[in-house]
Amino acid sequence: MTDALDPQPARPHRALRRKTRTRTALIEAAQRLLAERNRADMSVKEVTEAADVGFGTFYGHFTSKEELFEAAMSLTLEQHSVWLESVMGGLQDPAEMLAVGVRLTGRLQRSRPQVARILLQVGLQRLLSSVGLAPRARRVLRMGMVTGRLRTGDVDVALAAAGGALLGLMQLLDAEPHMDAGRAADQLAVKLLCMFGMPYEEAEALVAHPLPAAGRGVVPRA
Amino acid sequence: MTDALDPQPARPHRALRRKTRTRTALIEAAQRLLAERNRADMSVKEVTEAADVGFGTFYGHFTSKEELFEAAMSLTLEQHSVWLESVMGGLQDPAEMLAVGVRLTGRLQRSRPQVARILLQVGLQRLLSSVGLAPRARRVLRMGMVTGRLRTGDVDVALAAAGGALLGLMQLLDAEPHMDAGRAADQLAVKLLCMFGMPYEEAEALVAHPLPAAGRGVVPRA
DNA sequence: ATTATCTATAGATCTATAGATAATGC
DNA sequence: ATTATCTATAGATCTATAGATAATGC
Repeated sequence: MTDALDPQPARPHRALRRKTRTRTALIEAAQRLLAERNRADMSVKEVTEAADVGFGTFYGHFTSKEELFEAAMSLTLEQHSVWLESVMGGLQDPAEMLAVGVRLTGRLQRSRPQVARILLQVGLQRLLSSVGLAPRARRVLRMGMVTGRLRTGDVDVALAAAGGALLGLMQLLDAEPHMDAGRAADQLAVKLLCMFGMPYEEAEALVAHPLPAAGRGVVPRA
Repeated sequence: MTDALDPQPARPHRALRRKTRTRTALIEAAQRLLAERNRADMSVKEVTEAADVGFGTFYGHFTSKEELFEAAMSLTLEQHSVWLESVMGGLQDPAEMLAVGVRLTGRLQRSRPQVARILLQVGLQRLLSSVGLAPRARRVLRMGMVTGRLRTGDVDVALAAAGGALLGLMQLLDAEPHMDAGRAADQLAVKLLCMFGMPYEEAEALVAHPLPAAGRGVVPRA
């Protein structure tokens, strides 16, 4: 990688890294604030102070607050989706993928409350149409449908029902900090499998399977 | 009702009615704005203009924007709950009450889009813990549990799952205006009955029942 | 005379930018 | 020399209130 051929690179490496670091600090501060507060009612000043960055710097990275929120939420969804995929990589059965996804995401409320809070806020609005989580979940359901393993009916309705129920559980766990998240998530997984046509005993047996090692996957920082 | 005994009533009737009317105008304007916009990002000025009321008048009725939103959302939840109850008054079977509640609320997205939009925004946050809808839904589920008609498991988890799934459906219908709301709502009702242990064919038969006359009940304005 | 509403405005934000400073590359 | 960041500030909000006006009651 000699730069003899390019006497003036478009962006020197260190400067680029510095800029990236600042952008990351802003996004992570936004994620923190989104998780702490109820709503996206923060000011640019609060974000830059939380990120320990000069106020005006913000506008070198984003043109508006909304753009920053968008970035922070998309990143959170993408991170969670990548993590889930890395943990569930070995699974083949769509029913088990559904069960494990629900069980792990429910436990998220305890293992990574910040991510869980943000997912709750992003909520229904994007969970269904966004890149990241929704397409993968839809793929699992479709696979369940074509193989006959899950009786999904209309896949969009099935996704809305399963995703909404999962968010409802996360809301419940958020409101009741003393609740056993693992038990509740497993209960919901059984319920959703029943919803998609699996007999109760079979669903309970499937949900009794041990979870894949959750801590092992790629865990993007933040 | 002679007022001879009270030469100076605390609040003369007409003045009281005037104040009530103004308060109602403010709340209805808030409901409209909440339904139109994505979020509660409106200013007091916008609300008072939408209500056609002087700016300062606002502070004679509410001490903050949040108080107004709270009132507008609570009222919407309460109105919907009362309406549902009036329509479903004749039902005895908790399974059918669940089915009819889901089928009617799903259709709400078309019959009263404004109410549906507000329910979506209120969303999970209050739907589970609020007065109004949640306690009634919880009562139906508990009745289903004790009579053995529905296999709910933990009633809170069941409520979170059913309520979340219903909100997910409403979000889907909101995003896809061309979708057949009745078909989708009926599909969800079948799914939820299956989730609570009812055999598929029995659930389909139950959901094929005609709906109670929806336009008949008490329909509070707004 | 009393109460609700309206108009106008002070004071406190908050956004977006301009100009200065610091870091990096050559 | 170039680029990113920081500091300071102008201009545009927005909230909350004070004082004036209109409606109602007696």
